[in-house]
Amino acid sequence: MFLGTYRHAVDSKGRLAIPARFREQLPTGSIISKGAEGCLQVYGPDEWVKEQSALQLTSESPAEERRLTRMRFGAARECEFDAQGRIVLSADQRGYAGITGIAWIVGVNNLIEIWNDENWRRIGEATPEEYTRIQDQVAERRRGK
Amino acid sequence: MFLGTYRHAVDSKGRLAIPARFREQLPTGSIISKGAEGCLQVYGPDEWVKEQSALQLTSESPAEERRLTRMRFGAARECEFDAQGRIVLSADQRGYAGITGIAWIVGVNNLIEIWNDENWRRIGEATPEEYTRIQDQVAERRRGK
DNA sequence: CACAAAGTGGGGAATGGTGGGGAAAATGGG
DNA sequence: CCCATTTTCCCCACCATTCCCCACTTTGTG
Repeated sequence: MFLGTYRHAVDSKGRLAIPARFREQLPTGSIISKGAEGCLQVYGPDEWVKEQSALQLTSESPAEERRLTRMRFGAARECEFDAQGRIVLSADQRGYAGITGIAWIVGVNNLIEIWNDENWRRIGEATPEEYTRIQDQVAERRRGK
Repeated sequence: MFLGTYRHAVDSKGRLAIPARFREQLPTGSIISKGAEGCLQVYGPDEWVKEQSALQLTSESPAEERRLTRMRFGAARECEFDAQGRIVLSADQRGYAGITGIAWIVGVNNLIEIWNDENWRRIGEATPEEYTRIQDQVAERRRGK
C-alpha cells in the first residue's frame, strides 16, 4: 500500500529518488509507464501483471486497442533502483509528463504516480467544495446509473 | 516481456541493432514478418507458434484468410543476430515499412515492432490528452457496450 | 545537540550501438 | 563450365550512453 505525497529533484541525468517507504515495498524493482492526465505510473511486478496481462497484441485486437497497447508498453520500462534508491526516467517519459527539475511522487494505494508541478496542482489539490462534489459524483455513478 | 522504445540507425547494408534488453530474451533467434499499420513484427519462437498456429491454409479457409495466411507467412523470415546483435532487414521488408536511415524499435509486451519515423510518430506518440482519451475508449468498450 | 538515515550530485569504468574493411559465398553472363 | 561481379557475412575499431561507485548535504530522530 503506497500512501503520501513527496517532492523530489530530478537531476540532469534523469534520475529520481523514490521515497524509502515505497522502495521497501518494491524489493524486486518496478515497472514504469505512462498514465492518464499526463502522469507516469510505477507498478510493482505483481500489480503490473494483474493490470496488463489482458492487453496483448494479437491479430484479433481492434485498432484502438492496438494503439493503446503500443503506447502503453512502448513507453514502459523495467527499472531497478541504484544503490541510492533512484530510478532513471527516459527522455520520452520526462517529455510526456513535462518533468523538468522537480517531480511529485504520489502513493495511490496500489501504485505510485509521478507528476510535474503544474499537473499535480491541477489534479491532486482541491478545495473542500471540489472534494465533496467529486466524492458525491463517484458515489452516484456507482449507485446505479 | 518486451518494453520500451528505441531509436536506432539502419545502415547502408540494411543492418539494424536490436536492443540488448530484447536480445537477452531471444537466445535462439527470432522470426520477423509484416504487421498492421505498416510496421514489421519480431516474434520469439514460442510466441510465433502460439500466434500463428491458428492460421493454416486448408480447403476450408475462407478467401480472406487464405490471403492473410499467404501474406503473413510469405513475408516472414527467420533471422539470427550477428556478433554485434544486429539483424538484416531485406529490401522487401524495408520497402513495406518505409524504413530509410532510422527505425523505431518498440517492445509491445509479447512481441517487438519496427517502425519508420513518420508512422511511429503518428501511432506511437500521443499527448496526455490523446492518451487519456484512448485509454478511456478502450476501457468503455471493455466494460460492456 | 549528535547521530543516523535519506536525498543529491558528479566522475570514471563498462556496456552497447555504429560504421567500415575484407573474406567467403552466391549469382549471372560468356 | 568457368570466370567476373555482386552480395552476404564476419571481424575489428570507435564513440556515446549508461551504470556503478563515492562523497556531500539535508532531514529527521533519539
